[in-house]
Amino acid sequence: MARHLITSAIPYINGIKHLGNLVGSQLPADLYARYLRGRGHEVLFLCATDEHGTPAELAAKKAGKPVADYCAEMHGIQSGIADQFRLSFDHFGRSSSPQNHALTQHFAGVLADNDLIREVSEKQMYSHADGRFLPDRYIEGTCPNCGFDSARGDQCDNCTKQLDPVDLINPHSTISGSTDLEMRETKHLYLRQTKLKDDLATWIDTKHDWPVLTTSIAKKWLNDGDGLQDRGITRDLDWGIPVKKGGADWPGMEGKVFYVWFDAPIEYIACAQEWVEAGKGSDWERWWRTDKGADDVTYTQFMGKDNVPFHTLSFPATILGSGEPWKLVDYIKSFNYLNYDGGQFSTSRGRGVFMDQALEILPADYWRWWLLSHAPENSDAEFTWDNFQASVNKDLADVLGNFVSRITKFCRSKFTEVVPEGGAYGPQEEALISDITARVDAFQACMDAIEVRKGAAELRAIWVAGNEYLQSAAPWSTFKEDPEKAAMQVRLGLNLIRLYAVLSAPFIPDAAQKMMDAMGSDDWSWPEDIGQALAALPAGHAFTVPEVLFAKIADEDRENWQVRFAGIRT
RNA sequence: GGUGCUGUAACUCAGUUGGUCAGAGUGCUUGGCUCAUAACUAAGAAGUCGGUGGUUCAAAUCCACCCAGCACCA
Repeated sequence: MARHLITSAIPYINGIKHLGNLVGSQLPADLYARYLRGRGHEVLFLCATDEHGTPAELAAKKAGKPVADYCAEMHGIQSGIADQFRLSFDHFGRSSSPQNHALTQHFAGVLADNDLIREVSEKQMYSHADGRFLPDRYIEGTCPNCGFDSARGDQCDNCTKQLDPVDLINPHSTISGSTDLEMRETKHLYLRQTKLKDDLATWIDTKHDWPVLTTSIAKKWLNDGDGLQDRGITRDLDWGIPVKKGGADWPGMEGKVFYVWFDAPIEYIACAQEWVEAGKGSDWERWWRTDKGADDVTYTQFMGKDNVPFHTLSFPATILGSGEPWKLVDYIKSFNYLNYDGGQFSTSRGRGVFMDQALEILPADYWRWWLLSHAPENSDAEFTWDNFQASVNKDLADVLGNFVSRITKFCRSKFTEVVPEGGAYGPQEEALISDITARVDAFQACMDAIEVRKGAAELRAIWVAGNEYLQSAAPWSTFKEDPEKAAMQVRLGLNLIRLYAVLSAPFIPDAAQKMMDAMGSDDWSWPEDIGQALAALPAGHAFTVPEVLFAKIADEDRENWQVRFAGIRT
């Protein structure tokens, strides 16, 4: 039994996430966590909401609420939706937690002690009307290059030229509309990543087994142009973690907070503390401190490709730079983007299907199966309603659901709702066991390697093997001349259902539970020996015929959804 | 403009170090079965592996250039 720490990239607080966000981190992380637990390993699976920064402040303002209240409410909403998707976090924390405040300030203090922080004076746009400094993208004006009248301070959306806010003609705040702006001097802390570059490069170079997507992004940031740059880790905002050096004030930094990308990854650690605080665990250090038991932990992170630089470089820089024995990540699984019907999913534009909407129209398992079996691992993937309908109907309703249905109903009609007695295995059964043994081995190899799509394909092949067996064994025929043989075949078929429940649970936990319940069992032990696993339900064991596991998606529904989700979410 | 990723049957995608690598699932055609959610199962048709050159006894697989899509950076 091994110990696995698993974290999913923490979703931003300002709204409900879409399916692309879900499949990029939380869902595959959950798959892996469930699989490892199923195999008997000790798992700590953590996620949280990422709550600081300007977008949260603006979203709160728009909602007419204090930002702390807004975040608390949105955390509750995201947590509830995660539950409905059966995301099995051991704890779903908050980056605004007291634990994260203390830990973030601690790291800043230690980094400063190690001479890895420098202070930089720079000029930024200050808005008198808003009473605050404005991030570049919240300033708009006329592009000096092309004349586009709503170019943003960081880049012109029309001609794509990179801009500086001072370049804009007639700049104004997009928050208040005010033109009463001035460039004002302000001081910020920079993390001296340049000093850590060699250590980071050496570390990355040892990770030969990471996805190409992960290492190529990391190396690009390490080596492109002038190489890895020092990074500002503070901002002139109200909402965030106050800049402190450990527990002490930081002279000259009064009123400033840490940048959201500095404190967000630290929440992975703080979340474990919250987990203890919530009474769910008793010792967070044995997961995070290599001097206190975490040296035998395998730590795996899941994220979309946009988060890779922060997890391969920025956060490791914080950890390495601290000089303290914190657990470094062992494996980073990154994902490409899921597109929606020919374009991008977009939170800001409300394009695509969002997690709450998805659950309004179908149960979580439908989405989990499709998303995982089409996870964007090697390249961007595409969601279309036609593909979704075809895949779900075929895989879940026909191959798996109908298998459960046909064998249970046959048994009920020819015998009773009890596992029938009699008969002995013949060549067909031995062949099935050997076939499934090989397929489960292949399935486990995929899951161990976090090859999500391939794992789904292998699992499906195991379902198909059951149908192939029934088709060739044909108990409906053997029953006529040799009822005992038919009983044996049906007994094996019923046991396949329980086996499928165990193997499938990481992908489709609700359906797996229904299958297990119908079989009148709670034996979730992982099948180390397929022959034994297929004898778990003995003759005489009572079961029930379950309701249809997966109703098919009708053409009419699909057409309605296509129309409903074609526009923009209001 | 630079860098990276992608481009394989109608669709979604596999193809590890170059030599059964021309594959899977879906869709389609045909046969079988009838227990089952008109489900299952078997067989088959289907591709100049983006294009052009090159390296090699041998390339989807390596190299160069080009085209297309996407992403990041400047």
